[in-house]
Amino acid sequence: MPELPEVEVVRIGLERWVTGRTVADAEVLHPRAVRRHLAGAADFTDRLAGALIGPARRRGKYLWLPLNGTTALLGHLGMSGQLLIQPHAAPDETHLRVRIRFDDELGTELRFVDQRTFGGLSLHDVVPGSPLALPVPLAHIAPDPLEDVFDEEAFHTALRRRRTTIKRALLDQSLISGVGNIYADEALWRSRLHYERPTATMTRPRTAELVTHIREVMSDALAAGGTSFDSLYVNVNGESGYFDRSLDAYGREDEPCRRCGTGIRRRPWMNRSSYFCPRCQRPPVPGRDPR
DNA sequence: CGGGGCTCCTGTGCGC
DNA sequence: TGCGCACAGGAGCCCC
Repeated sequence: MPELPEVEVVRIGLERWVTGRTVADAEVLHPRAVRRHLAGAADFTDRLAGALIGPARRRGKYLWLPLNGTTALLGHLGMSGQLLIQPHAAPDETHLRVRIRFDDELGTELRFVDQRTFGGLSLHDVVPGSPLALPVPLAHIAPDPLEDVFDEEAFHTALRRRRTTIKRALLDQSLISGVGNIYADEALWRSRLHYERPTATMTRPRTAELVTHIREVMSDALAAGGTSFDSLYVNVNGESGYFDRSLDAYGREDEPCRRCGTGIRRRPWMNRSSYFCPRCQRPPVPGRDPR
């Protein structure tokens, strides 16, 4: 399941293999893959033809390629999406959804492959005057914590304004983008915060520490080349990502906490799971601050 | 309007 | 062996 570090690896691959090329034609093999392109698959392929691809961008888990300066090809990998650079002769993948060919002699094409079809591609106008060539749908998504423009004070203020719990807030892309279930659990474990801690109890120092841990867990994964234990994840060149056993909480039910040895617990939560150490990550007692 | 829950989608793995 | 179900989960959408 690609999260921010994995998506960044894909962005770097796109930058290397696709930026500067001109689209010859595109082919949509599954309409669901372009469902966020509201004008439909035919309009999607029509508008892509002839487009010059600009520098690959990313915010959180969204990727985009600026086209001719005024529009952008936006992509989200969802659960199982892959962007592959393949020779024309490579057999179609079972879950090939979109194929983009280029007007050059390099012999390769860009393929969007997605088993579960939670991801997709779409074309959008660019926010006027945006130096990032930000596609319009991303205008109201918060910067991710690895961006220069990420504003920790604004994040803290937004966190305190929300009446919810900390993990919900971390997964809300309008407050902070790029944090998924895995890195949320990892950053909360590093910060010794329970996933159901009310955001109202977040002090500035706690927010600062949490943001630091989010950055660290993402940077560690990025340094490892983009990590994933999901065999579905393949980077833009088709190489499998690898997972280097650096997770402390996620997926470690009943295994000892690396800080205190207590068994890591798994709790069903929002149709998924939360992993935490019941000793290091105590839920706050109402009316009493455990720190 | 904000919080929270539901749904989409397919393949894998496990228990009966 | 085969069936049914839990699980993986980002984010759009809907309802109160």
